[in-house]
Amino acid sequence: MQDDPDAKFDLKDFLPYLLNISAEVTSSGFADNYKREYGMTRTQWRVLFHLGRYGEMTARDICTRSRTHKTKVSRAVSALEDIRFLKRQRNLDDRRFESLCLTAEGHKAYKTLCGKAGSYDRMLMSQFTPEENAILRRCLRQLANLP
Amino acid sequence: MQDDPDAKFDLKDFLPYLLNISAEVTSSGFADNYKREYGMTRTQWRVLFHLGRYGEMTARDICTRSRTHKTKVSRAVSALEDIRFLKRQRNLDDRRFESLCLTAEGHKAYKTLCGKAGSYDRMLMSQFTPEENAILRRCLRQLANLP
DNA sequence: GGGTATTGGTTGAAAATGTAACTATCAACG
DNA sequence: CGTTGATAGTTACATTTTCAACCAATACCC
Repeated sequence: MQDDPDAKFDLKDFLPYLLNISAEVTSSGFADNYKREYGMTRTQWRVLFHLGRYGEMTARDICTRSRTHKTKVSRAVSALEDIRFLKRQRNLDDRRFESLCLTAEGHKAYKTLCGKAGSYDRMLMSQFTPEENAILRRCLRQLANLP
Repeated sequence: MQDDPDAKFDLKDFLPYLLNISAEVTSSGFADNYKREYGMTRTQWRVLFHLGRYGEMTARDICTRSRTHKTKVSRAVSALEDIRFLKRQRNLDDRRFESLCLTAEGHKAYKTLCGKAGSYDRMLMSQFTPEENAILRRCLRQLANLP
């Protein structure tokens, strides 16, 4: 193992790489919470938390907002429906849409996980200064093209 | 869609979530480069660039350094071997190990991709100030437990 | 030396994801 | 109307990833 002397830039600082690894490390650290208790996948958790956070919305809204592919969302929605965490309802004006919303059961799970997510996030944040946290989040939001 | 008033913290700022999305967006933006031209997957590209960057190392070294699971690395190594981008050699002192190193072919691909990665990274960086970039990378490295 | 534990690496089956094609509904324009 | 084109969502199939069990080589320890 030696260094590559004529590297123009250092691949170990390659942003997509750093993002992937830190995403992987932090996400899997939290995943136990929803995996063990509810058997949910990451995508299912993502859908759950969007519905919990923003209330009734369509699958497409979730796709747009979370930059997740529609097939992933579609399957996650079915799975959450199977375990009765959400209900769908066809929009009668435009029958292509269906609004999704959490059941009482689903909302309860959301609330529980929300608490855990809060403390997990605070734990992660605690290693940085408020300025660093602000910059970090701002940069990430911009990289992801999020509002 | 409405806001959840009594949320203790806002899930749309949840760090693992932001990390995942920005990782996904930036990575898939770059993936075309190795996918279209070499048919490599993200894990294969990761292995290639570790070997290119650090020279000869074992699969386990790559696992540790890149926080990637050994089965993923194992399969990526086989795939790269199949297309003759790397060669393995059993360590004779401890025959469990095998050192991996790039072939000339593999190194050429590494060099090419390295150039593209460089400009892609500079493009990403260009939207932030040097201070922001420094903080961003430092935070990410720390979150990922990287040296 | 001989059993047991550990480590590097592989493999098979199950789960998740990506890709593309598909259905159904609506909009737009002649 | 009716054809064409978009849009919301699903499905089928291929590729990846995950998880657990596995092999082979070494370390540990009596």
